[in-house]
Amino acid sequence: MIERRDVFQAIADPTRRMIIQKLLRGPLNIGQIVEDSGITRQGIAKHLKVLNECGMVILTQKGREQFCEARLDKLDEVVDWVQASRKMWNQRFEKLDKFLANTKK
Amino acid sequence: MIERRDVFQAIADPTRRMIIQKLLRGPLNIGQIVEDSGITRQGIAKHLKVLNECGMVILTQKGREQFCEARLDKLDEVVDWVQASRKMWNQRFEKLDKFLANTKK
DNA sequence: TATAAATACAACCATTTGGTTGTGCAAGTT
DNA sequence: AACTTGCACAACCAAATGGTTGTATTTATA
Repeated sequence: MIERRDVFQAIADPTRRMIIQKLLRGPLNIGQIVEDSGITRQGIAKHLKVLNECGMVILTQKGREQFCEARLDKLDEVVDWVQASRKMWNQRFEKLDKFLANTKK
Repeated sequence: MIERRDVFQAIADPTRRMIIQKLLRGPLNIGQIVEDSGITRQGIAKHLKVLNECGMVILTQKGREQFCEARLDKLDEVVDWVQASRKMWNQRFEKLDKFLANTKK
């Protein structure tokens, strides 16, 4: 099992997706993310660490508070993978079509 | 920790993404997936079980062989989530623009 | 019929994950 | 100065994950 801390893994956890959702309207500090989350501050902090390590959340200290801001750029990686997969998948049918077209001749 | 077996979790594992990739060109039986994977048949079988449970791979018995076929439809869920997130994220800037436009008056 | 091939099922194992509590420390507030 | 707020760090824990080996079963094939 290799060390893997990528976007795919980051968004795999529902709690982390919830955090991302909360951050979409603007930066929050940890306390605000914790509110109504049903998870302890430390739990949230751990998730933020993961999200930060894979570049999905940037953290900036502001006095004693730490502001968390979402970064969606990395999601490109996920969409790209899906699109590439779909492309290859569709080529499969195109080849089949060509084959059928040839056999008809 | 709730039982979660969704597409997000399914594609989080690199080995499972590798399996999907292999299946894009057409259905394969387990043995063919195992080839050059560096993982035992049982390991692959476990991953296939996960992929099957979340609807990303369909398994059909054919004699003594079991054919595995990719199903990309479920990836919509992932793309949809990303698109929705991006949309909300962009609205944040639109609101800021409107605010700035108003203050200029 | 004996044997090989393809798989299923179960037990096991180390590591990771997702969470907790508890302690301590820095930064504002009263 | 005393107190509160916000957070970091560490230890701990149960469950899940990602893999293994070992055994049994079914299906082709020589």
